[in-house]
Amino acid sequence: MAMFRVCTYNVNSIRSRRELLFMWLERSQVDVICLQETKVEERAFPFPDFEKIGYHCYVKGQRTYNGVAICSKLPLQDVFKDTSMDILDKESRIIGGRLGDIWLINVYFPHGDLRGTPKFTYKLAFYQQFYQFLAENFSPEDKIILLGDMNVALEDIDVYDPVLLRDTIGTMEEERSALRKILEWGFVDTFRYLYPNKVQFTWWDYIGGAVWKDQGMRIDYILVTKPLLPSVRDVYVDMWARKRRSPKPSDHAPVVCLLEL
Amino acid sequence: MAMFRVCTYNVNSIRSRRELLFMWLERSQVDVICLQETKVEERAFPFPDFEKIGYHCYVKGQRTYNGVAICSKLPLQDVFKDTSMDILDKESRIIGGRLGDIWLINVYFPHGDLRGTPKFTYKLAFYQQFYQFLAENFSPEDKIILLGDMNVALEDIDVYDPVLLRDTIGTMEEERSALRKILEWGFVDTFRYLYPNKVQFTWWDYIGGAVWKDQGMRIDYILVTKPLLPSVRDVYVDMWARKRRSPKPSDHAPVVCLLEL
DNA sequence: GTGCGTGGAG
DNA sequence: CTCCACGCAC
Repeated sequence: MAMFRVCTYNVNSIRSRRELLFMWLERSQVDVICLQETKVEERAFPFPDFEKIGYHCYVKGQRTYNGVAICSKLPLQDVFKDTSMDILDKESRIIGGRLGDIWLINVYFPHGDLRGTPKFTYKLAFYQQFYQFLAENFSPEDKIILLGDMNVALEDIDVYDPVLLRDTIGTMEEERSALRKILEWGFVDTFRYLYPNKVQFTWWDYIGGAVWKDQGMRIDYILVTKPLLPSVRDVYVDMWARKRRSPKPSDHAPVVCLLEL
Repeated sequence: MAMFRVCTYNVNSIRSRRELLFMWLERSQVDVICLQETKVEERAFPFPDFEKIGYHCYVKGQRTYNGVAICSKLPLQDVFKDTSMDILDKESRIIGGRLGDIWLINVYFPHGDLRGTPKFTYKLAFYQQFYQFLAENFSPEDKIILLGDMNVALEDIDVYDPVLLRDTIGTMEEERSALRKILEWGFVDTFRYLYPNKVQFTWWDYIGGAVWKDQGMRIDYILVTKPLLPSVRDVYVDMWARKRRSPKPSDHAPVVCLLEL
């Protein structure tokens, strides 16, 4: 029996977040960190910094946009960076691997821009194809941790002002049902499972200092299949980096899940 | 009798140099600092930061390029930002004022790009018109401190490799004679006057880490008219900021002159 | 508001 | 190499 900390963090560029990220890693002592929006090609990823503090890194990079990575104290097996599905593989948004009998799948779902735009269509198609990817390659009986920036706030409680934000990106019914379909396949939203009524966001717009008014959304998730649910001890959003003024933080905060394995 | 420190500093953007500049000001305790390449319009100049530590600021700003300022512990009189001469007033390159019976003239002379280009023509025309401005408005009997980035290395001793740099910008004969003409009007190059054989640069290219090999040029000057020469106690280039790696320094170092008045 | 890439300036 | 402006993404 060992405590295991797994984390999802949209860093909004790993180059500009390097210093703060490593300060945070020293504090947080997570065993696995799943990064989104690293915004670098693999050759520019700071492997040495991670290796120096004992992480093995698996990186699917891309310049300017997107980019995901898994950094783990224990090496992963069966790492995959491609799904052989056109929409999922179009950009660097998915990376996965196995840690013993547990699958980790780190996904940066598309933002979607505005309803009716090609990006919105792409977001919904991405969700649909991701469902297909799950169904074809995994079983709800597998131990899977699916985590990342889903770019959807599942319920009204997951946004700071559901009336103001009605029908804006991340809160629309077709987005919510796309994410709900993933959950219905066999995942549990660990945070909402443990804290049914807690208002806690993971992202706050840079504009207008939204974080100081706690005007945010919960769009970053750690989902687990049912076989893993008994192991979940806690889930929390770590505000330490997000509430700093310098070095400038990401607009997201990391979400950390404690499992007893 | 009081010691008086006057300084010229091409900061290469006051916005990106703010933190380092104020660290330096605290150390250096200069009475007057003349800035070049502030690269901000007057409304974006950090007046409050200077006022907090007791400086009165006089600013001729411009967005993106150029921009000069004089910040002084004692208020200036007869501040001028225009010369009514077309070439001199085309960009924000000159600001002046009077401190008792001493005139301060802070100039950012044009860089000149390459011989034969319009910018090179502009540089020579600027020098020529500046000479005219001096002749028409001042006398060599006045107490004048003319300081700034002259973008000319007067002699071979003022560049790290005169052979390599022969006929490159800042070392060409027509540029040197343009600056020499200013001196001949009635100025003394305080640094060379006190240190006839000293090799000391004020600017080092960012490229190739030139500062670490001391591959630079002396292009920033503090010139004084003869009536002020007996007051000059020392002149030195302060490398403190330039040799730091962070916050990133300007490619120039400040030149400081001590006068006993 | 804060990233990144580009292109001009030095 | 490091500034700035611009345009785009989020």
